[in-house]
Amino acid sequence: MNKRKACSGKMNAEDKENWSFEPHESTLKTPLKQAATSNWLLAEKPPPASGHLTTPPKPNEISPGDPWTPTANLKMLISAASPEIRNREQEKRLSDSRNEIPEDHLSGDEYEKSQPSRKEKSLGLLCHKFLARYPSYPDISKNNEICLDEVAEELNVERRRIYDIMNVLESLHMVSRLAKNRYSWHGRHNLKKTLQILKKVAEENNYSQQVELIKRRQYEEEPEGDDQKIQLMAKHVRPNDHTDICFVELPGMEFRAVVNLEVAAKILIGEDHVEYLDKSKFKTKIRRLYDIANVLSSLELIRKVHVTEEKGRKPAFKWTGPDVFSEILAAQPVSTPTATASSHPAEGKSSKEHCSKNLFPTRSKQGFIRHPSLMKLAKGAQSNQRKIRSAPSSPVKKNASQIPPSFPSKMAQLATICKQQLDEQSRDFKKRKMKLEHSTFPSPLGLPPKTRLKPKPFLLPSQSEILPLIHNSVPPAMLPLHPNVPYALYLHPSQTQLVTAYNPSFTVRPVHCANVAGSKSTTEPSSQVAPGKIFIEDSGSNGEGSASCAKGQDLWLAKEQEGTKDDVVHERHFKRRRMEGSPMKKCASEEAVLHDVLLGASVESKKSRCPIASRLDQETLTSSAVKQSKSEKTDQHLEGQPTQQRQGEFLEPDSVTTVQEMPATFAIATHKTWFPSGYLIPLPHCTKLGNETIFSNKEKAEMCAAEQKSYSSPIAGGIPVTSEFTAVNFPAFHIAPVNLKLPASSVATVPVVNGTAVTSDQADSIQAPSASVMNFTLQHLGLIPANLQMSANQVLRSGPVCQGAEHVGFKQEKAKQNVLPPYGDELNGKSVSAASLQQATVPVTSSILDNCHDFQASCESAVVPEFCSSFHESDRISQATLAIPQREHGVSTEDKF
DNA sequence: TCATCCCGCCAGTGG
DNA sequence: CCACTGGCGGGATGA
Repeated sequence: MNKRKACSGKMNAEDKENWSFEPHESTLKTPLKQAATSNWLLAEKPPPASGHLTTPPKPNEISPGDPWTPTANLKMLISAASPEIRNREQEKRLSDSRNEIPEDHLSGDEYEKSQPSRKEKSLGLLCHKFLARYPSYPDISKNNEICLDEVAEELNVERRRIYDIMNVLESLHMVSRLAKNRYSWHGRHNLKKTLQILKKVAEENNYSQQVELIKRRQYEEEPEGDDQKIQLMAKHVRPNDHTDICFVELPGMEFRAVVNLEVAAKILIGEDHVEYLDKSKFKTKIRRLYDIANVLSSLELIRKVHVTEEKGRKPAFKWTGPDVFSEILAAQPVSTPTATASSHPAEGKSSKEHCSKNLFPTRSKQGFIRHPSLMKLAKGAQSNQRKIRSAPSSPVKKNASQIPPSFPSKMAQLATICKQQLDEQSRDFKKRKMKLEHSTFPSPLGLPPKTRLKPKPFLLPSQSEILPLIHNSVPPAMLPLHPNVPYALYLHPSQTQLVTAYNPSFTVRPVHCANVAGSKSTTEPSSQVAPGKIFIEDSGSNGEGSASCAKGQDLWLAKEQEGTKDDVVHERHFKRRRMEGSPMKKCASEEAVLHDVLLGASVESKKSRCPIASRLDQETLTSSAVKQSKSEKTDQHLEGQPTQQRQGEFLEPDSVTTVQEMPATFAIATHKTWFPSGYLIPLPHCTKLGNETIFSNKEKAEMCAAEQKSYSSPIAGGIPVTSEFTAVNFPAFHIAPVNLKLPASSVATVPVVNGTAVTSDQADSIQAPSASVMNFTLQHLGLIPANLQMSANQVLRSGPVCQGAEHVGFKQEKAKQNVLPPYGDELNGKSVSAASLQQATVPVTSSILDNCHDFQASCESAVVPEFCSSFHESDRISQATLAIPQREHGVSTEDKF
């Protein structure tokens, strides 16, 4: 059949089978399209009359010109599917015309030429043929059995190739294995749910973060100068098919739009070890990804695009499948393995389970082995999930309607507690506060003192207690964080001095707005919104790590003066930092920041065992936040509820800011306007995984030393982080590339337990309310679906539940209403269609069966997961294409199909 | 030259 | 035991 075969003379059973065109012994059992009587026309061949077995006609044997032959229909279908296939068909026709000559009469060369071209034998085309045989939505009551042998024979391919397709389809639950050599066809009945589940899995495994991380690293490794890099940052996909592809300019989305196979392979293998792996291994992985990608392309779940980069034109894939984001919220949480996307009776086991099984090397059978570094992430997620599952009475939140009624009361009680402390401590602060308010620092955003930062005295690290310091009228957004973990807080520049005044140990660093360039938002009413960010780090616990950050303030000041409007300044700032030879130079790179936006700090932070890394990530987050804030201004509310409006609902005249008073302190100073806030990031938490950093060895050593000093990383062999918070799968803490959207009046306080000394009671007292607040916060952060509630047990496995204040309930309600996550707002602001989001490209996976899940999941995760929450009407919205004017330069992308 | 991916070997699995 | 399954990598093909 092919050269190799012809030359080697090898011919195995399959070969013989393929060579044979003898009538099949059995009646064709393969279900053909049932939707309409004409469905079978789409199949490779019509259903044979019962009892009349016919030799499966070779495609070439059927006149290509007959519009009513199955082959012709298939060709029409395929041709309509894509230009490339059309081209293939054209080539095929040429081949067909050659094939009209009996092969027996062909010479050697002619025989060679008569053979179908490589393209004609591609897996993608084969998959098209295969899919054309079956209805997308078969009657599940019927016996939709697929016999691989028959299919292989009918399609004139080796059974091995059918396996390639079936494996992918099986992972999508489009088919299920009935028995050896037999599958059951389910069509797309379960596809959407499966995708949702896979998306969930992707989220759990932080694929999106990994993608971002790898991309970022790839980018950083490029030798281009700053200017070039900046230019590259503006690159984006511009598919030629503008009707269904929209580049989404969102924080972190710039480079997310297309994920190439290299990135996917690195994720699958584990980027850390890629360099150590045999290149052939990598190549193999890529090959598998091609296989999967071809099948998924045939399923129209992904689309191949080409992105022109500095290194040339690179292929990549973007998600073009159904929008599952709006429905992902209803998907079963991971903690419920019993949840299944399978609606088909044939699928007895949980899809989720199935996905998980294939995602994680738990099955006895040797499957695709996740790279150790990846396993860390995966196991971490698993562990968290396990804990959540194991939690007694872990309620499963499926939708907003199931929000535990106790939530408001919890919040209220917490708020009450906070209020009490606030009242007490505010007195002590009064003097200092007043002093600060009249300091050289201008009033934050020109707001009346009433609305300014209302800090509270920081407690010493030894003071292990909850410090829910919030204004009486404002529910706190509390994030349970590890006590021993240094936290990063992003504040408005005008608040930094205030903060540092409270605690000299805090390290304040400027965080430039990475996304300023190319994302000007001149119409922004609130230009004061985060022109720059100040990173406050508890140097007390990480003194070493702050050194490189000291330079920041002056820079920030400059930034503050120039505002966000000045891209040049931004770039200058960026360059300056780089030129300073800071150990953070890499992290500080503009692209790094951009890349981190959606990715969040998670992966990178995990890899980098130092606060600096986290800091950088936070910078990214801040950048994201800045961008986010900008987008908010132009929020066009896909949900019909303008962000501004929603925001306004949160605004309270007597907004007051509180300051977290903790060893690992952070607080969100607020002002009477919306601003990207609330990046409460437990730095050490990010260092649990990985050991690769972008820092020098010396820096690593220092950082590690600092880290161990402040806390112990389980991986480092130290005392495991005791906080139960870390047991919860909250990549949010790493990522948080979001605009917290806290009202100006809102305050983010973080209960911090003092290290291992925290007693269970203490923990409970902290965690219980925190769980509620965390839900709220996470929802705002877009890190969990707005309608998804994690119980205290789930989140914290704690007991006591706070009861109390009503305004918390209001907040929660708002949280529920504001299903639009930060990205959604960004989305709105950019008038981005859901479709474009969906089409943000995908990482591809390998190992056809197992890794198809990865692929799928990655595809899903390629888009900010929480985008989904923004598109309840995604199906409709996704069809709308809204042009995104910005970033039309730099990269040209063309669809392969 | 490189991206793409066909092809089939072969080891593991399971009836 | 043997067919099925699918991981894997050589190397052909096309741009």
